[in-house]
Amino acid sequence: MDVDCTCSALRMAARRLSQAYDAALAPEKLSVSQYAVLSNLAKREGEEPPTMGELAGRLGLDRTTLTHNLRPLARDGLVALLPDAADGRSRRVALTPMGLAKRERCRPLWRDAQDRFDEAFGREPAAALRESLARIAHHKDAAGTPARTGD
Amino acid sequence: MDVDCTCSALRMAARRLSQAYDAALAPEKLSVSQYAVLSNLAKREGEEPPTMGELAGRLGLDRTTLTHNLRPLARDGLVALLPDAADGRSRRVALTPMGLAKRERCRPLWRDAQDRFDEAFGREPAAALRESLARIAHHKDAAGTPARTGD
DNA sequence: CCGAACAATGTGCATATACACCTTTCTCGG
DNA sequence: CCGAGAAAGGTGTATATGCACATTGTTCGG
Repeated sequence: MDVDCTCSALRMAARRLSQAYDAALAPEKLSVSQYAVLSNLAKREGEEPPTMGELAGRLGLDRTTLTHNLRPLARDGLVALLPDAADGRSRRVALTPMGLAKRERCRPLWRDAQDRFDEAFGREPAAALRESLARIAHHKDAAGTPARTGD
Repeated sequence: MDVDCTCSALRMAARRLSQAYDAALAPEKLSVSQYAVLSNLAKREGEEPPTMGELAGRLGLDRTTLTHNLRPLARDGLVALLPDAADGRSRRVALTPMGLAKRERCRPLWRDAQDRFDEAFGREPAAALRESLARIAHHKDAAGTPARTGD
């Protein structure tokens, strides 16, 4: 199972770890992907809710992916899509009371998974890993975006 | 965009990097996920083709995910699902000549993406990162598989 | 004020991912 | 040789992901 492709290795690790976190969150029937959305919103409770585009940017998700991902959350009443008073095009994504409560119930479950990982992987290496991952995620031109330059 | 969840950070980085690799492979209309399959098979040309389960294991994929992922590849004639002579339940996944040729055409495109990443991220850090990712992928009990232990 | 460019979002499609459940086939004790 | 249990896969369903394209609303020059 030796992979020389960094991207494939990254995807493989993401699959594995996601299964672990998903298992931890299973009692609340929430995926780690969904937890990330609720958590991101919860951390800014009190501020004005973000627009779709803003939230997508925060989550490092394609804008349209976020649209799709919000569907089950909205259906279950965990988030609400509110119209923006100033701009008819924008929609603001707000955490509902149910969504906030859900996140609170999930937080300790997430914490368990995170702690188990840190323990198994080592706290220092884990912190370093997060640094590396952040660098990759934030890299503007991630090794290939020639887009519209002489096309 | 500060993420304290290691899993979410991993997923985010995987999304970003996948887009870069996918862009590099776009001329051949192959995703990095599909490239990983063809490449894994190509590296063992000459050996007996793996069964579904074996290949899934090598790729760190769920067995059923592999079934789904092979569909477009088989449809396009890049891989063939052959019956196993000794065991009627098993199916062996073989690279077709077209599949092998496709992989050869994609290899330099993949190499470009890989080189660009190594350059931007640093060769040493990149190698260290792959080590870390391999550890996560190979970890048997990835922070949460209590399964059937007093359940 | 109008219309053209632009900006924010949604939709349709295809692939990626995995769980629960089902079918087929093999193995083996009796 | 038979039937129970195990082993290998496939299917159905649901979410995740992003591209191409369509829609709607805003801005601004004239």
